[in-house]
Amino acid sequence: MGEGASPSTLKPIPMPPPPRVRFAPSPTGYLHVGGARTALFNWLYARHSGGQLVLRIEDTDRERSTEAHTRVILDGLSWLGITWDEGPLFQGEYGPRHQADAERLLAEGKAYRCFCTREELEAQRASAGNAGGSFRYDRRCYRIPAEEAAARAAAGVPSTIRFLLRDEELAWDDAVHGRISFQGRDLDDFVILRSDDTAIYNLAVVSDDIAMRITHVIRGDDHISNTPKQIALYRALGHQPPVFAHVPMILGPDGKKLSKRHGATAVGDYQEQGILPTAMRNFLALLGWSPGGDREILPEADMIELFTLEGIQKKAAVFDATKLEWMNGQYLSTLPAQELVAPVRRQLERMGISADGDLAPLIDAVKARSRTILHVAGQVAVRLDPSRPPLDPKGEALIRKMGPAFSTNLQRAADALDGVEPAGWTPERLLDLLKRVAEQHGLKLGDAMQPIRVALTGSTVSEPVNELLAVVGRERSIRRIREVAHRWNGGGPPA
RNA sequence: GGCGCUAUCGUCUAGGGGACUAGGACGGGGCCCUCUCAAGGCCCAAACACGGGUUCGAAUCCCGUUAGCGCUACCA
Repeated sequence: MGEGASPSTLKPIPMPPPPRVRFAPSPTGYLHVGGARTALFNWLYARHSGGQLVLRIEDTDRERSTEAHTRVILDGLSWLGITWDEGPLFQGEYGPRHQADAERLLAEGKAYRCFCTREELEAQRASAGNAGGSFRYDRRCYRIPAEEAAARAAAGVPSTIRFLLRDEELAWDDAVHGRISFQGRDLDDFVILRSDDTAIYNLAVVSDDIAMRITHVIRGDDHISNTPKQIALYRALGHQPPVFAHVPMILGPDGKKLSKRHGATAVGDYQEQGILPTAMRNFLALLGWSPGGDREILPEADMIELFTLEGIQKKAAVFDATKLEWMNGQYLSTLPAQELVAPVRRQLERMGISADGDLAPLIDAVKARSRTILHVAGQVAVRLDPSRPPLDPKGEALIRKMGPAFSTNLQRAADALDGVEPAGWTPERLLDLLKRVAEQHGLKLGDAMQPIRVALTGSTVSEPVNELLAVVGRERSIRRIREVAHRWNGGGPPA
């Protein structure tokens, strides 16, 4: 600090309190990628700004909420590496506060009792709503004198509490959309407390966000139309609304909201499919958010450092599973094989294969050519037991194309391989040997190599053949090569 | 129907009045490398929804149209 400013003359810079954000899923289903991304954005914002993330389970829909779903959601978040600073808190435990807030609004004349039954409401809707659905509650119960309403309630007549919505501008500066404005007259007096004294979503959320001192509400776009109601509630309750940031939806390939009929939509599905959590997180982060440049692969630290709410896209994004797989492949190829051993072993076990040896060299041999852990495990399984793979169409084509040479060349290779000492079974020595075999018999290198590849993998695609041999091992390789040579002796086309 | 949101290659996006002959990535096509494939490198095709303004100048600002989506419950 220069320019003669002495510390004593400096006004203390008011430090804004660290942000508090929350992720508030309702445990009525699995953790969907949309929810996961909302959670991710909240997490990134909290980490970026030195704030805190509160996890709140909105389980007030008793009918549909289950503990199993809560478990799945928590597991999904953990899998993605999303950690929270408080919670999980359960909204269902705050019923008394919700009710107290509703009654306070009632006492202050900012809400009123409504004795209309569901059936009556239905009838009103049917007659007023000219088939369209432009129904707005006509406030008939607001006209009931307070004493009478209280008496009826005391007598046990069921009633809800409705919020008295004033006709005023309900607007806010959305962190992603800019200014959004609604008019009170376009909304109606919504119910805040059910006849069983439990809160309706909008009240519960506002009541909880106030109590938990949430400063930034980062949530899905589909909540934009709830926001004016919530702002009205904040005002009525005497609190400053938080900053709202509405993130766009995630669509399926057909441009419709992503749903089960698009296939995998739960993060658990991708876990199943062998996607790495880091890749999933990276992909999700870039779906609807951009750091501003050309970056694609973003390590966690960079993601956190670069994240801003302003960088969030306004437009909905289509979930592109192909790009996810590409990204997974990127992570796969840079990840040390050692870190893949556990997930690959798990997958092998699911396939009914018990592998006791060191899997790392096998994983190293195949991971560059794989896009998911499932692919890796499949290829490892083939190398563990070369008699396993069925012939693929390309392998079959090669056999047909080479005719009798296929078997002959295999035989020659096997004979030469037989002479290799176990200690000499290394990629380098094997390459030398194969080259010599080809030379001796006047073969192109490929004509010596490809049959081996097909014999050991059933396919024309693999790591370099010498490495393949090394990884499969001496005994297994030779036995399999002889088997296959014998099988195709005579060179007939595959049946 | 009402209210609201959105609109750049097929997809994810960069872009915030001149740097745009609109950049990158996935996917597609081609070439190189090579025993095959993948990776990698190089190259190609591919977009500012439409119409009006504002401005010397608009992908960028304003208005309208169209289209898509969201909400419109005693669900969340």
